[in-house]
Amino acid sequence: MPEGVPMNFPHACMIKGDGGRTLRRILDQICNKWTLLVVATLDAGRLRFTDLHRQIPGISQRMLTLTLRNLERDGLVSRTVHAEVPPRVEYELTPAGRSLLQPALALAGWAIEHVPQIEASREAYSEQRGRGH
Amino acid sequence: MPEGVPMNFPHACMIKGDGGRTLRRILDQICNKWTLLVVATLDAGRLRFTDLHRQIPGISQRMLTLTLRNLERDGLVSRTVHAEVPPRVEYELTPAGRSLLQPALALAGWAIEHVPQIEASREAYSEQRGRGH
DNA sequence: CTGAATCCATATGGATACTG
DNA sequence: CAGTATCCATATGGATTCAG
Repeated sequence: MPEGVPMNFPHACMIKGDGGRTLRRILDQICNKWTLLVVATLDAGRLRFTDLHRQIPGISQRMLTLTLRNLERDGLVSRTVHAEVPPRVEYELTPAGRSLLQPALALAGWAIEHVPQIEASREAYSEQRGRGH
Repeated sequence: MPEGVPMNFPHACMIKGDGGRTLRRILDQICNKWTLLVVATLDAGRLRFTDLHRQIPGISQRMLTLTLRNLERDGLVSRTVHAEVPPRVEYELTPAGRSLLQPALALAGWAIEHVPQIEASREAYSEQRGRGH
């Protein structure tokens, strides 16, 4: 660790270790438009495709499929196909997926808490800009 | 809160409150390709444009500018222009910005810890797929 | 029901050149 | 030094259609 730089988190050094390249690669996929929301929804337990689709308003079938595939590929979600007709497929967080829940919800919690402040700041900013020219 | 759903985080209900629409809007901007990395770098204190550009390998001038503008607009970073020539501009986290540091680094820490596991899972997944056809 | 495939619009982001 | 402006390639993601 460099000289008197205030590092209040043990991973801060690792983040900058390779310029954040490794971190970015993983984070880009965890932190996208839908992943955190799907993970948060799967906190409720094992759910099937349609349940997820209904509980996450606004997500398209395509994006739900892609998000679930990525989560499955990364070992964060397990996929169970029941040999029935009509087909029934259930998704569930793996232990690794559940371990993501807490930091993900912490970030989500931060976002929710700061929505009013951020939106106020944005309005002030655009007003300022508006007067500017 | 619905029936016996295991909710181990106080904000989980709010996340699904509006289907995550509000959350997504904010989270999409916090959780993009560069924001977390810029915030983490500003943990070191007040930095000028060139310092940030040098400490975040891979970021383009354009994206650093855009990311800083968004953070400034959201009240998470302050921008100080010194009336000198050549110009000197310094960026620093606001208190709100600093409050983002901990959840952001927690998520980053999770990502770093799980990189090996995730990459192993990906390899296994593509091998499986490879055998599939 | 659970997808995969296709089409298309927009967003993101890098490279480069230019400015005060 | 600290940007802005422009061009262009790729990524993202919605809508729709088709299939097992």
